[in-house]
Amino acid sequence: MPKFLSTHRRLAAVDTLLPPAAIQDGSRGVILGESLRLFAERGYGSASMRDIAQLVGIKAASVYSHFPSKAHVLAELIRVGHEEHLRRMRAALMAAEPDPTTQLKAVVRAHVLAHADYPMLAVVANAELHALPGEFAAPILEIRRQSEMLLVDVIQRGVDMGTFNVPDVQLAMPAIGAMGLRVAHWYAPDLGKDPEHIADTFAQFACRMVGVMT
Amino acid sequence: MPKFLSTHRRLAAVDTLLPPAAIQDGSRGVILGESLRLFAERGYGSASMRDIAQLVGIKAASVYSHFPSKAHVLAELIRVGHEEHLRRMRAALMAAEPDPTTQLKAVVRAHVLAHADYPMLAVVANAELHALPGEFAAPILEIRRQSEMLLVDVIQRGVDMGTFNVPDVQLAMPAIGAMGLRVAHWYAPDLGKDPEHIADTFAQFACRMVGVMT
Amino acid sequence: MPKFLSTHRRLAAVDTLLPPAAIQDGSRGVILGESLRLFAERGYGSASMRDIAQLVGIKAASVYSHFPSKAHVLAELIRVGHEEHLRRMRAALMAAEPDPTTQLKAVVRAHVLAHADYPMLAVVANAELHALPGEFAAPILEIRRQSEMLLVDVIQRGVDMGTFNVPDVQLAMPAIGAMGLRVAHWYAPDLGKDPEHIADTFAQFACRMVGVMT
Amino acid sequence: MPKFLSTHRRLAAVDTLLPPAAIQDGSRGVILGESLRLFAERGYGSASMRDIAQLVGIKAASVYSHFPSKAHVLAELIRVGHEEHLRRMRAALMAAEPDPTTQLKAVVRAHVLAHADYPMLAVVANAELHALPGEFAAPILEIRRQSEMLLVDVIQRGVDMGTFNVPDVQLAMPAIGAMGLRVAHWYAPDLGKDPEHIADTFAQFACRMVGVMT
DNA sequence: CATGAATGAGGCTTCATTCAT
DNA sequence: GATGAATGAAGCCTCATTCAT
Repeated sequence: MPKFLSTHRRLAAVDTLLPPAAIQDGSRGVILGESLRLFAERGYGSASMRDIAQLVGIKAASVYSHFPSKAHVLAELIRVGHEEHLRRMRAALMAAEPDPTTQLKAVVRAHVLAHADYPMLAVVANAELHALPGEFAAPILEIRRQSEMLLVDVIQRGVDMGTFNVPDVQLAMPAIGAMGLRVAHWYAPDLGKDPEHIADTFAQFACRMVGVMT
Repeated sequence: MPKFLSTHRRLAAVDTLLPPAAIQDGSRGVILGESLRLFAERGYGSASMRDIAQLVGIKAASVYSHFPSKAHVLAELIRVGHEEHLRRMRAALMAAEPDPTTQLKAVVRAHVLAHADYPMLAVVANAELHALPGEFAAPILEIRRQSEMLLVDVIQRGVDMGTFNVPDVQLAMPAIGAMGLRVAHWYAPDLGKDPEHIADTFAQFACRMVGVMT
Repeated sequence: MPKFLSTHRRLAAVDTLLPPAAIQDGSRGVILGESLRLFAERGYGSASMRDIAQLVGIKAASVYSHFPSKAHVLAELIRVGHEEHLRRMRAALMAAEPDPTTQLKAVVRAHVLAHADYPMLAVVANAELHALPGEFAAPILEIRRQSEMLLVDVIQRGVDMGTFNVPDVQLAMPAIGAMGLRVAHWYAPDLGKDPEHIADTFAQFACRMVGVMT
Repeated sequence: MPKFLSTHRRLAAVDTLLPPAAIQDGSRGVILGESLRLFAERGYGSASMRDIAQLVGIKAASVYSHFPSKAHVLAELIRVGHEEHLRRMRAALMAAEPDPTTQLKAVVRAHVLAHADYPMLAVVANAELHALPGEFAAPILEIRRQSEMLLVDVIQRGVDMGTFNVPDVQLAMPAIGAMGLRVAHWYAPDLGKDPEHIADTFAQFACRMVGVMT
């Protein structure tokens, strides 16, 4: 019987994994990876530059040869996380047949898979956004808005076309979105649940929520 | 058009609200209230004793007349949050007609309402649990396990009785639970959405997820 | 085989014992006793008013009903210690036959017994004198000078009378005095050495040091 | 007329002096030296990191570039003190003719000279040992035991060979040891007593104590 | 007498960051 | 690139003490 929430840990995953496009050479890449792990497990504010440097195998001062500040490391991770998420959502939508149900399934699958494939990145992007200094936030919030709008539009179109039947359209997005968000906290490879299976199941849940029984 | 996720803030609520049973007299009560606000907005690690004391109107050292440590403040808040949540879940279940659908609705409604009524408490209880020093965690995790089990049992019973039809029973709990968890982050009184309405809608979503169309 | 020095503890004794004349009724007496224990074991600076109060069974604020400050507690203990020491030295001298050897034996015996009978008091009086705020020091240093003079005079008289033969008269006092001082650190009832025996032995050592073989 | 005990100060010496082998370059060395002075004069608990840093000419935080904690500074000083003491005792014994009297003289001279040459180090090593956190104590107590055994063995051998005549062999060590220990408190260059002279005199006292008149 | 609450000062330590090497 | 040393700010917490109750 799998454990989903009842842990003292913030997330179940243990592997630092960054999207291929975000993997970088040399110390810079290692700094990103180890910062990701620490920010995800302890939170940005509780991970020190010395902690990061130690995991990388260098001294704290040396981190500044690669990033101008700790906030820049967080900003890059959050940006990467949001970009990967939006990229997958967009790609999924573009590849889907144009009927609302197929589109919703595609988008929810992408949403869930992004959180299962990169749980640490997702946790940091979501749970540490508030720690990001204001000047870094604007471009990220813009990406976030686009991802939301994408899901909102799919739902709205389904409703408008009469395919979907939703009691409160505005509440469907946060409900469907939330399901995927939490996946990042409890997903782990040893859970015995394939990401594809989770994605399919959650896509089915989403369809049912909008009135499409399958 | 309401905003659900796209903010730099960690939660939309601005009022510190504690369950009536948890409200305390004097400075101790004020400390709890202001700590709750700070922990929810900034995170436990980024709220200092000085910050808390200043909001209370005393000096940092005086906080120690009421709590032995900062961790004790967090522990009490998280405990109160979990207890209130479990109490409501239990009460809802006990008051519900014994058919699985009614029970599921009752439990999901209680889950959502707990998060809408005490958003700060819910955010702290969920998002700051990992910051709680290990020695405080055990009793809280036990409460958490009971809340989960409660939802799991309702779902399982519905499936066993043939009332529910769920593609993967184990995935239903985290999916339904997640919907409610996120409510604490985006709910605000000025959202134009009544908590009762949200609770009803999410209860309906949950019913649909387990195959009960309404 | 007894242990004399090789401990992490500052003194071997565990019983707080004050001279009968210094024992006081009520909380004031208990405060003196428990402060003595703490000052002896940890040092004045590392024993807090809260520590003292807790051992007494009251709150820190209540200690101020009995002593105007922590320094006053220390001052009283050090005064009592010095007075008892001087009193015993004087009494021993006055009761002794007037020949230098008997006098030296009597004085050294008194010196040693004072340290074995009240080890905690002796440790505090000696090792915490430096912690006493300046305004308290003068009367105590005066007592101390009298005790020293007493021993110095006995030695000098023995030398003048030709009874003693000392290589350096000025060095005899610190050497003989030191033997007794350290007794407070290593003496314990379970050591298997009777205070009287220690006193006699050290008196013999002192006699030998001044050239009187016995 | 020299003053031996009657002071408010804890020791008469004013020069911080470390054994040549323990002198270190740069700030680390200055920290050790100034800490030694403060610990000796005020005690470990009453010397703050700010006090130390100020004497060194840096800020308190900078001390942590050289020592991981205040306790580490104390531990190093106490270790150095004990090692230097044992080294001198051993060297003296190894260089002495093998008759017990010569050996006793050599060992007592080394004991006294160590305390006169490094009075601050000796005071800290002896009077602040109890302030050393437990995890640092073991190796130091081991050194201490070896020094004691060294003196004990010399005395016992003299007794066994019939050279010494001691009323209570077990009490001879603490008595002789104490004489030297206190030297660290009252010795000062301006005392008008040469360390060599003190050492010789105390060696003679020790010989007399074990029954060897000279 | 005793206490709970408060306080200003200060304790040790960690932090992100800088800069000369 | 990397580092050792330094720093100002701030972290949590303890302290002796005061005072109204």
